[in-house]
Amino acid sequence: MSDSKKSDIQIIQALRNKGYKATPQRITICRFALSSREHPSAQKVYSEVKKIHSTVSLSTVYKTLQVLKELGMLQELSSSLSQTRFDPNVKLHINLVCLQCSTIEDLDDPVERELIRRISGSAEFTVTEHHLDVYGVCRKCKTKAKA
Amino acid sequence: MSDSKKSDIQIIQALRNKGYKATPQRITICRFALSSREHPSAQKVYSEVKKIHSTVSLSTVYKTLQVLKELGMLQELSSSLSQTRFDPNVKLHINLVCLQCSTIEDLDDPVERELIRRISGSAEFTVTEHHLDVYGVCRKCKTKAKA
DNA sequence: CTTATTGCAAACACTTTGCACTCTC
DNA sequence: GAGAGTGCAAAGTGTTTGCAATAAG
Repeated sequence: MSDSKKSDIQIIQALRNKGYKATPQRITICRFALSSREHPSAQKVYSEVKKIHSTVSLSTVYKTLQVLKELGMLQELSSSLSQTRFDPNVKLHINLVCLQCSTIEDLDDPVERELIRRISGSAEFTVTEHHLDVYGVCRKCKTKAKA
Repeated sequence: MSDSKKSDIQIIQALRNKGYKATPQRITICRFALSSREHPSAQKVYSEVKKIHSTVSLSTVYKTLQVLKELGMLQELSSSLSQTRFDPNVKLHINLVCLQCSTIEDLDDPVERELIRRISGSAEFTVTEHHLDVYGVCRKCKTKAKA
């Protein structure tokens, strides 16, 4: 089980390991960003964290999300939605982006692995990261549309 | 051969078919955007078109690129690069994005089709479009790095 | 006590919009 | 000649940066 849910202690250690200080703001931001499954935007993280830490600034949120990316604990998704979204699932996976409600769902498919393996195999291009973003309408919105 | 290279006459017809006027600016923009294989940004299209049509504005370029998207003649790529890039190849394909030189290359792979077919098959999500963006270092930059 | 971090405001880059003038059809 | 399109400048986004005050180690 490589659960992405991290305890505060794990978060603090991960930060300190790389020489980052474990400030209360950072811990709160990390706690939310690393446990959320809704692929939050920076704004979303900000408004959630603000509930707990009313003085936190958006710029601290942006900076902390960059730190988490650097630590490899967060993936940045540049979808065609206006805002960048963040995903604590850093494993190989597909993002299902609903164009109606902006929900992003994760999906696993072994074929994807095969695909990337093949691209990496052809010595023409060295793959460092990749995103498979699929756009459409999710089940919820489809059901809603019928009504 | 469904060549993406369009003649001026084809461009004019496509525009008029949908009620758009075929202005010289538009034709010049289309001519470049639809034949370029370098996945140009709006800025790039602008500076190329400016060579021919010195008074063209960036806003006209943006508007025309939207029209071309609407006509299904152009695909918008929201990569993690700062600027949106446009691709006249609207068929199913993979984008190889070089993080060093910002070059984007198209790649075809039948596995991709299978992948999308499978996602569409599971009635959970209705796929309308998708992008498979692979990031890394292209052959050119790799060779350069060795030197 | 040193140094990183915070939070604010200001700067940024890309894209979109409002509007008077112009050109297509 | 009617209405869409142009080009300008101005507004809008989301994100980043500079810096004095603050807090972590």
